[in-house]
Amino acid sequence: MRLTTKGRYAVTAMLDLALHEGRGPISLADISSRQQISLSYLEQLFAKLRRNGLVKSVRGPGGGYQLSRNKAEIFVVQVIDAVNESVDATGCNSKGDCHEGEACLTHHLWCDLSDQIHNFLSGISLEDLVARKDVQAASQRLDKAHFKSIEFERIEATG
Amino acid sequence: MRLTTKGRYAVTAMLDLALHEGRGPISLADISSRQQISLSYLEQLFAKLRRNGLVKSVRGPGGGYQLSRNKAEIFVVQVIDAVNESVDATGCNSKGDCHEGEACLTHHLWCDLSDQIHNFLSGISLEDLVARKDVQAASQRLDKAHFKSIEFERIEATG
DNA sequence: CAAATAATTGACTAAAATAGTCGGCTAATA
DNA sequence: TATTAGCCGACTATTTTAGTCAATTATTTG
Repeated sequence: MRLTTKGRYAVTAMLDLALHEGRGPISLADISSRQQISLSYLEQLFAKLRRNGLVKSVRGPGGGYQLSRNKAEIFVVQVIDAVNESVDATGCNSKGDCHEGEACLTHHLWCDLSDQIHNFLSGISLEDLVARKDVQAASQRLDKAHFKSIEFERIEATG
Repeated sequence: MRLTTKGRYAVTAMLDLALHEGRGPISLADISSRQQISLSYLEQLFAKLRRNGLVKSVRGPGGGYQLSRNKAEIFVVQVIDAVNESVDATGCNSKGDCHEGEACLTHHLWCDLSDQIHNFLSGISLEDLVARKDVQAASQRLDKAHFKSIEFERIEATG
């Protein structure tokens, strides 16, 4: 099992979509500037999220991504799975053939740990995250910074 | 955070020590043949386990490794930590400076997950593992196979 | 229609970590 | 003194991470 920036970026980006829902599609450029994630890397991640049916895309100007279903029905564990970061802590994908076709000494321990992590992350939806005080506070900070940078660009362009 | 064969090997090897306690030091060659872990790789792992005070070594013929304290006082989380596999799921080592010096959108989520995993793994001692039915069953299988391979070697050598 | 926007695709890359190997050395013991 | 077994450092192949870059396709707005 592993949890690196890949999975964290994916969850962060999905949460960004959930927070800005209802205002039409959100472009990756917006997410990139708000969450400080490389645009090209986001493209890679969203290809997987789309293939896994978690988001839908709209092309062309004003386009972007939207959640494919209600934010109460999208769980953190699904987002992490979608970008290939398995939550499985065993070395045999829970098959139990880790030691010459049979379970190794510690197989069940890793199964228990996997269950633990899976249960935790599958109990948290994007809606739950949106409702959290710490998320709302962080979101406000990020939106403010994002707005400033857009203003700056506008002024630069206008002269 | 990551949990790969490194951490799994370390816990498996420590559990092997716990299971064969009381019969003097256990050599890495024994653990290697029982648990099917490369001897050279075990040497690397035990260097770290020793530096972290989890095992003590005895050199020379009949030497090997022993647990440095009672198996009820050694917890899975300590073994994993010792071989540098952190159980921390955040990207900032729980410092909260993940986004321009402040907490990122998902910081608290990863903190909660870290706590979850840490609490689980710090609640399981080597003694707990030794007492498990599934561990005892697997251990018997491994010891039997190990004994066979030793017998085979003896017969080969004797002619 | 043209130009701009934004997703889509695929190939490539640097850096780090994993999962080892190999050889030589040191300490203890039978 | 020969053997055993831990100790140490250097080396390596493979995989993954965390991207970059260029080209293409679809959509929409002026």
